Amino acid sequence: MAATMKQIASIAGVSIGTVDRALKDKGRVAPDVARRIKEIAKQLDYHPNTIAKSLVNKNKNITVGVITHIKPNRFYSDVMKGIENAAKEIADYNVNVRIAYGSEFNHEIQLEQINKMIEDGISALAIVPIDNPAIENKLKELQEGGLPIFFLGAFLDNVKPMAYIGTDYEKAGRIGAGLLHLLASDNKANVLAFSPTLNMFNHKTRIESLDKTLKERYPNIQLKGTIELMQNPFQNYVMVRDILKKDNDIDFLFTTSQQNVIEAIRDTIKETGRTIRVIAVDYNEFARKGMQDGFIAATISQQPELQGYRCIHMIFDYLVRDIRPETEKYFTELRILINESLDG
Amino acid sequence: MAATMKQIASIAGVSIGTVDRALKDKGRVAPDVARRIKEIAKQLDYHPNTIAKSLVNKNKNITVGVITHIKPNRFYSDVMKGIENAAKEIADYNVNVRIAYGSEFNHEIQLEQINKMIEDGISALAIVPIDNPAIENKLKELQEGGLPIFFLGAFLDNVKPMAYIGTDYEKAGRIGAGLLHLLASDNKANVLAFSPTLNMFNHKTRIESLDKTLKERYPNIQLKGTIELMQNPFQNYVMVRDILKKDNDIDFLFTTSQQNVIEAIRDTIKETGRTIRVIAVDYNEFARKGMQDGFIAATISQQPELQGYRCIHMIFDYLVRDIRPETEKYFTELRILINESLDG
DNA sequence: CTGTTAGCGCTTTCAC
DNA sequence: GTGAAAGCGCTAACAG
Repeated sequence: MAATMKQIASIAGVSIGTVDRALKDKGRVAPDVARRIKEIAKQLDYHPNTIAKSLVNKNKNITVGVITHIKPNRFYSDVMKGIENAAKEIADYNVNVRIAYGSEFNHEIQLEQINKMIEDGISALAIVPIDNPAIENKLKELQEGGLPIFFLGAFLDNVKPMAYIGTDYEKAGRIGAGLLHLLASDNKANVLAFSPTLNMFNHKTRIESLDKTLKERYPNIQLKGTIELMQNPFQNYVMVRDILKKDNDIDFLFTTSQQNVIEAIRDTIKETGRTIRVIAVDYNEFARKGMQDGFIAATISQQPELQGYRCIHMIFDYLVRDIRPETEKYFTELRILINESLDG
Repeated sequence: MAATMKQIASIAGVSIGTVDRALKDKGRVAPDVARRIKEIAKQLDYHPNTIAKSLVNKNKNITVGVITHIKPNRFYSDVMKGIENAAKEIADYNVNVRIAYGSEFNHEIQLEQINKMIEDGISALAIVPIDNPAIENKLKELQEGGLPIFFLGAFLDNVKPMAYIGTDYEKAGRIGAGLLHLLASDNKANVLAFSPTLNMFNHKTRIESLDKTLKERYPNIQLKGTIELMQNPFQNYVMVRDILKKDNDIDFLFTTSQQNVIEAIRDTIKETGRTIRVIAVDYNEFARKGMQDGFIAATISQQPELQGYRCIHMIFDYLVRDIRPETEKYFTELRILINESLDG
């Protein structure tokens, strides 16, 4: 039976109010009394009862702010799904979640959203930060002012968040290399990579890590090049087809699961009858279809929904249960999916 | 802001006690009053506050019984770890978990443990049931008497549990086949399987599913045979080595991650210099070492810890939050791990 | 410095 | 049938 403040109070021969002040170091307690109370608490292995605490939170109106960098796209709408699920779960604990969607990496909008949230009062902030000095300074200021900040999916080097929740892009690249090795065994093989803009840290890291791992561990597999994808899906489609038709010595592809790329690969294979096997990143309907059709051998899922869910729960634990994140960087597990992972 | 009973009471112009009785159909409420109260509750989208409820549970002393079929072995000690973690988490909600370990599939011991728990009073039972008429009848009787029963890792056909939590063995076989296909591509290949006793439904199902999937989807890969492992690890070691030395046309192996088998494979490879690639089931230190050494290409983890954890949480949700399990069979995800999944 | 008290939302008991 | 009140463990406000 877990110890309560009441028990401690009765043993110490003081009132429960005194116990409260002593254990929380709120002052206004005689030093020796405080010491005795703490001693008893330790003896009894006292831990505050989270749920009783939350009941009281009713009066405190705790709200967690969430700010994204863009309108929900395919990946981030999954993240938001996770956030909303978590929000429902913690509603009973009188913790609210307030969400603001940014737009197209616009930092002015983001700054405005931050200010509005601060004005209305939030107890913690989860944000996909936009890489911009104004944002960086604002966040630094807030964090120094004591607001716990959690980074979701992206990073700002000069701000020290409570925690970062997101994908381990280096590991994603390593796993990609490992999967290519499964396909190739120890035979010679050539790989071509397709990636969204390498200006973004995430994508660049992933490709670099892929290349590095191949060179270090699986030198029989060679990354022949990385094609940067453009914004325009139709241009991408055409480009991917053209490249694949020209390059006849490519055995494997490594690519994100974008519709335009996947379709281009599918159509090229159909047309030319060539055997190309693909390792994809991100699990969505296109990846699924490609696995069912057999040309995508495996896909690496970054579990976006889990990222959102975990982020909110981490903040909740910090706010309500006084549990600090164990690590500064919290990476969601990277799942390897093959065709057979899907059915059943 | 979530609605409370108090609000409903004030709107309906009755006392909170009446609201309670009306919403829970406890009787002793005038029919029209009850109807009105329910109407208001619906309008306000009232949901009872779980945590307030749990606070009250203090007086009810809810305990969940857990009974295993054997003393904790490698796999089940992980399951128990998950159970214990979950138990800690729900302790705040005044729900206790009481564990009894069986021994060697002894059904008399299990029956005794069931009876003792019932005598002392439990609110739900999680059990790894032993396949025996006496157990079956007892559980059937309890279940009909209203005790929610959850099966963990094993099944009894004639008892209808609240839910089954465990591994999807068919899927495990399918994924095994899919991984072998990754290794083989469309080349011809021979596979040999090592499995614990095929008298057990689990193991038999897994192998059958592997075979079936290969035949249906990947006919170029042939399961040449399944070797049943024995109890004695040293006999196994010798047997595996002998078989591998004789069979020169085996390309791949499919096996559980037991020390004796893995070591025999490693030693044989070292001795003969042959290239054999292994798909393993279960993740443990031997599987890890095998992947690092390169001869285990991938392993399929059944996430035992998660099974235990989820089981307790499912029971908790049912007991405290009135949430019934969504599906009758809850399978933990089967994870595919490769060497690169491990580091970092 | 210390003790008392009200109240968070709900359940249960008892009195009317 | 219905209402009032106590209490679960904790916090915060206030009185002493």
